[in-house]
Amino acid sequence: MPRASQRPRLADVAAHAAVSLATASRALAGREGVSAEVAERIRQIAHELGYVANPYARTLAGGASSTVGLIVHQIDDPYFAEIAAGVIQFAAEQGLLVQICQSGRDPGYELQQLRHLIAQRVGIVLISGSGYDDPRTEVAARAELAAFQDHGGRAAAIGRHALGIDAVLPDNEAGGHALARHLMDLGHRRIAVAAGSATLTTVADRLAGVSSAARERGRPPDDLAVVHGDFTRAGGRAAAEQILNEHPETTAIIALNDAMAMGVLSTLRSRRVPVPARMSVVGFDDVSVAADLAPSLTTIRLPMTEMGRTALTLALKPRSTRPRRRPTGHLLVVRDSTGPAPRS
Amino acid sequence: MPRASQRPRLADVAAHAAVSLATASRALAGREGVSAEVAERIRQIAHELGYVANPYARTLAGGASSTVGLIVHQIDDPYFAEIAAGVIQFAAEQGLLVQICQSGRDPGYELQQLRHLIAQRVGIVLISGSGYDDPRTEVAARAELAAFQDHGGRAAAIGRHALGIDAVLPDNEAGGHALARHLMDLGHRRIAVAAGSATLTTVADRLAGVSSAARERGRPPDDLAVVHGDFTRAGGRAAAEQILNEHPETTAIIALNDAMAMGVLSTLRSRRVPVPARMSVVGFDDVSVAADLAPSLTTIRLPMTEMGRTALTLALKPRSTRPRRRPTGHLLVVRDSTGPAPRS
DNA sequence: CTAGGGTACGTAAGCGCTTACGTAAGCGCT
DNA sequence: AGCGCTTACGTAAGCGCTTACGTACCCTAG
Repeated sequence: MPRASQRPRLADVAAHAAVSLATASRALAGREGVSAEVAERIRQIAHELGYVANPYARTLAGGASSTVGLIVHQIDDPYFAEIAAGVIQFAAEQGLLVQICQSGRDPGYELQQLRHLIAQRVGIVLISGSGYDDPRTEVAARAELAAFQDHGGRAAAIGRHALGIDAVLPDNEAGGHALARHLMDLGHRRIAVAAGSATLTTVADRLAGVSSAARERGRPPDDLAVVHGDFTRAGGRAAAEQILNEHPETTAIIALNDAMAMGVLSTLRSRRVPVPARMSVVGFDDVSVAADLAPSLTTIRLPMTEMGRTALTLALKPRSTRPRRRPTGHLLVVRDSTGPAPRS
Repeated sequence: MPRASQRPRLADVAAHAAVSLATASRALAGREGVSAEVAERIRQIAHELGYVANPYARTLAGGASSTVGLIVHQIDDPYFAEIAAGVIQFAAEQGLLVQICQSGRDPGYELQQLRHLIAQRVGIVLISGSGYDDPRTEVAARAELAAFQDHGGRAAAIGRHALGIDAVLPDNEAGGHALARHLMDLGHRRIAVAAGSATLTTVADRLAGVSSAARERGRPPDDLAVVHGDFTRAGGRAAAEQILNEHPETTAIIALNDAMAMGVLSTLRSRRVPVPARMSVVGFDDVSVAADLAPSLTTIRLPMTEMGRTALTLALKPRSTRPRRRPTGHLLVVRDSTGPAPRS
């Protein structure tokens, strides 16, 4: 069989430079044991030839794999898309390629995707999205990642903890707290929460912040009507319906992410509930469309793109003995979807 | 150096089955030359051992690369995110992994990303996004793809032609035509177009459809105020400002994609122009948020997710002598952002 | 002047697969 | 019985790299 590719190989570079394969390899890898002039000459020739190392051969021979695997819930969810954009952009700067998997918000399938990525020998695994309140899969994922790291793999999480790996973590609790406070400052007393699936740790954390803010103001916990749906626009629409039907006294809705907030706004519009005159609405994440909605959405800004970059940065660093946690700033962004509580 | 990974290798499978490497390889690849019972036994053992072929070794040895490279403009643009979702989902079903690159709407950088993907030896290249009206880079990209295919690579385009490869193509002209017709049917006479960058072929095609519809109704071409921006929400906002300032008589705005339409709506809202009472607005693509906007957006629906799947399907098929073109359906979706022209 | 050590390179052994080619056994045919 | 053909498998040569180890050579110290 003829050579499949006509691309120059390392052997071609070595031949042109009249050195051995080993020397050429060392020079291009920037390893020592090659004199400066020779190394420079080899690099020059490689460049002229348009030589690019074959990543398959490189990895097979024991070099580090240059691909990073990224697991998201759904790539067409803006929250994840913005994270992915950050990862991809930074990876491109580092000469790395990003492989994306969708878990579809299913812990079992996510675990399967994780195993698949590892079986495909990616060098770095980045896992985003909320953790699941499902000991079985979380423990299995933890074990999988631990074994992966023991064999030299690197991993980091984005917005989820408890995986035993480095993590970039927004302060979900503080964010929830800030939202509730903002609404109470506006005089709202009857607040409902459109929460995502109860099995997500992110939901629990954000909810905890909301509750603690309520407690600080000395409200009984049942002031807070919590409706669980899922973290999608459809979930937000359904949650809003339920809130309007079962808790008609509500004057403000806290959606625990922006997608749900959009669904909430959609339902309020079709039900002709003026926002914020009769109902205030807040979201969480500040996906980029949030500012362009009608009304524009009051929400907690998370730097998703930067979180993606940071996660990859963490994973690229030498592994530390214990998992690092890199906190992420958050910011209450007040826009047009919130206003004073109506006097009824 | 010890073996880097503790994963079972083909040799382990072969040993357990008491056959040679070659036989094991053939059995797992489903190639002939192995008796049915032996093949079944080998597959059984491989499964028990949890054997997964090392893709680096497999590809290096001449097997087909199992990764597909996908080039998008921006992954956090919903149009591309939905395409990517389709590609990733279908790829997962096929046991393939998807590597994503962002070109950032820059033809030069896109070419660079394409070369990078090919240098990384992906087996399949999928390239989405509009083509550029830039002969230099388009010709180079064409050549790169031709060479890639000649060496056994497979490629397909999504929403762009003229690359000499298989393509999934929406009928941009017909879509533009339908939008313009819809508005004229509503009595609009002064229509402005918020167009993306003039160097994009997609823009030219959609615009051509709009113009032809206008001509059919016997309108002078300068009825149509065309403002070029870029295919983003910010671009839409700017375009709307310009239209309001320079063409105050306008009663309807055709944004050539949904992102721009969102920007247009945003500007109209802040300028307190009621939609659709004083101004109708239409978009193009029907990204999933379009239905949840206020007002919900009249637009042309393109099946982005399906387009992603179809493109990969095309690329997986044996190459045909001449590039195939797979048309995509489109549909005018009338929602609340369009209404009868105001009588002024 | 020689032993010892460092530097700069070459040699060659893999990494885990695929596949061309070789071989032995079984079959039908004359 | 002997021939050739097919079938089922084994042998071994790579694919294009990395890297452990070997080997010249030069420099310094005793």
